[in-house]
Amino acid sequence: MASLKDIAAACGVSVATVSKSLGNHTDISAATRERVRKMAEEMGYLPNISARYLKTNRSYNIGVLFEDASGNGLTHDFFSEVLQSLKNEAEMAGYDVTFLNTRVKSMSYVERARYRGLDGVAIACTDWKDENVQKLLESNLKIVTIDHVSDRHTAVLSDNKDGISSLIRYICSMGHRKIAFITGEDTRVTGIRIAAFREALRTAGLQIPEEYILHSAYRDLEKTREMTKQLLDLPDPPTCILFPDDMAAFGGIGEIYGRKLSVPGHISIAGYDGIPIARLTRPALTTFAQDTAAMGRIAARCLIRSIEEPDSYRPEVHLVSGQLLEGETVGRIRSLRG
Amino acid sequence: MASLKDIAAACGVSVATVSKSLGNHTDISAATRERVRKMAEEMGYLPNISARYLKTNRSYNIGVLFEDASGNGLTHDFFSEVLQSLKNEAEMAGYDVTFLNTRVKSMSYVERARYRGLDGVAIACTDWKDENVQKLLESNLKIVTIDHVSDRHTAVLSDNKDGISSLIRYICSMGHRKIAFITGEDTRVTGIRIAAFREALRTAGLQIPEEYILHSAYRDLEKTREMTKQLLDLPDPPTCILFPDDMAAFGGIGEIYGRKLSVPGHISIAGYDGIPIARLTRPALTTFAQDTAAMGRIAARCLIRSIEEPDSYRPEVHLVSGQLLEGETVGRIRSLRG
DNA sequence: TAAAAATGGCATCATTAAAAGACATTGCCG
DNA sequence: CGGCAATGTCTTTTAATGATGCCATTTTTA
Repeated sequence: MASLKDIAAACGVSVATVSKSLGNHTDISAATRERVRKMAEEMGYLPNISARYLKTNRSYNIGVLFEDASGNGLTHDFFSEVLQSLKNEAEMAGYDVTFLNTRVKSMSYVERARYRGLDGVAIACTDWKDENVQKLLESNLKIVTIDHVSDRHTAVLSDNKDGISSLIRYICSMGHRKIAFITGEDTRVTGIRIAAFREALRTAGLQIPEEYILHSAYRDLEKTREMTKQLLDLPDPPTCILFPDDMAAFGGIGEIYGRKLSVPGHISIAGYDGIPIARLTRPALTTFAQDTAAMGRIAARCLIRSIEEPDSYRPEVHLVSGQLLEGETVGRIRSLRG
Repeated sequence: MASLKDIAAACGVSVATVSKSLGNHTDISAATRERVRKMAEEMGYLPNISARYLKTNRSYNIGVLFEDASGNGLTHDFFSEVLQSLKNEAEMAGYDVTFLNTRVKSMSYVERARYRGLDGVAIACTDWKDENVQKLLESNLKIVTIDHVSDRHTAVLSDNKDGISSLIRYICSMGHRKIAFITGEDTRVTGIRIAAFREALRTAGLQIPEEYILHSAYRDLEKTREMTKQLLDLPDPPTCILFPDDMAAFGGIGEIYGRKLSVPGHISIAGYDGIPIARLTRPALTTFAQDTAAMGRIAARCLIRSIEEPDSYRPEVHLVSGQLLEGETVGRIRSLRG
């Protein structure tokens, strides 16, 4: 409620002096500065960010686009952890976090971000092929992308190559030779994972038939269940299935249990992400945990740095390493050929 | 980028005329209004909310406090669904949603909300006894609380009494006579649930020993596991356990499986909330689903109504009804006494 | 007395609300 | 029927919101 004007009046100085006293300007005497600060404190002064924005064009507000194709995003175990971490980091730096409005159809994302005066936007978990998102990426807003690489912006993503190869190495070490991979929808990250899958198998000296690589979608239980069905119906089915993510794995598990098969007795499975719940269900899911806390933290820091040091900042690609979570869903099998 | 001033210059009219043309003022000729609107469209005009806020004290921005004691909130299956729905509803009404900053320790929640110029705040999933939260509730900000009743504000909560009694009725119908309840931490909602539990049992003509009611905390797997242990160690253990929520139930399940007991073979369990994952694990959890979509929607609508119609608006308590989800974790047992 | 330090005045950011002004149309009376 | 006031429609002027930063001014110090 109290404004600079009120404090100025109360202290008998000018508004400019108050502004400078509260900011860290050097051209104010220590005595005056202290007097003003004390009075501001006393009167419960809070800066008016809108007024400040008008002059400085800085809102100290960053936007987040967290919405997948199905209109969720928040209910997405993996990304919500990233968002939580991003939010904490941004807030500690004095920024507030606002959802980029996805429901006002008369404005594009770019327009909405400008309208709200966002200092920057973090994008994750969205339909990257959407024209609206594309235009956002092409705009000159400060942007950081999570789990997606674009040319002009800083990208934060987990080390998918290492993740997939760690899983494959582990699965092979358990004696599996027939490993299938149900992938997510066609994205750059998916491409990296498939390439890593092929390479890891090659390294292990395994030949995998093309029928062992099937395309589903992330977090799509139904579609993943369908693909699992296809795999199990093969004349020579795999002994282990890699799923797009932990959530989708539950779809596959449904199909497996539906056939009265057991995990890992009849078939082994592995997920990807390391969502907490997958550690709590029995058998505990074997998966590769992404370091969501680090991803959110790095994304926030980079975005803020690009906002506060626009001249010196250069976009980077951050590969965040994760960790294999050895659960109980990959069983040891005797190799047929020793 | 383009401001009213630019449009005014381009159209050869005054700034005020442009402002009124774009707003729905009646005292502008249709011709002028159209000309101005076309030009605004052409120039890609976007209102500057900060400037608007300065004049009108309306930010079209609402805050959300979604943070539990452990610093999470977003990763909370139940509340993240509520938030998702609240966000959708608010955004459709033209509002943006901003997290109430919980990390800048030099400002209280009230101060931060004022600083950010929030039109209102929705509170859920927080430590209601926290002094900071208390002050927020006592402030004259527009507030709606979710899953918590306070005197001066609109509250949106699920019909806990109906939820618990539905569960008990169902569990009794499956033949159970010895039903235990591990509760969440001591809150008004917990109180309602405990009362409902006692009443439902009384109605069913059952006497339950006090040792069957234990206090844990919501979403606390460890503590809930500990309580489950206590129940199983009783000389006369229950045949069915009601958990504080679905998440906590997994803690209990861990203890049960740890003893090589089966669900529902040896012991039956039920959760509360109806989080999606609980339907995907096997055996599927029997639980009571809260209508999170409705809760978020109602909360957003009420908050916005209280903002837009401050004079006619009166606080209300909304009881949102839920639905029993018959899973597989409550088994049928033969009653000992027929 | 000049230089240095401290403070104040004022324009500015984009918007809106209230009030005033410009202009045309209508009604009424002589 | 002409002229003047009244009414109504449309538009502009002015002021105000709160903070900042440049530049000018005043005060202090060397």
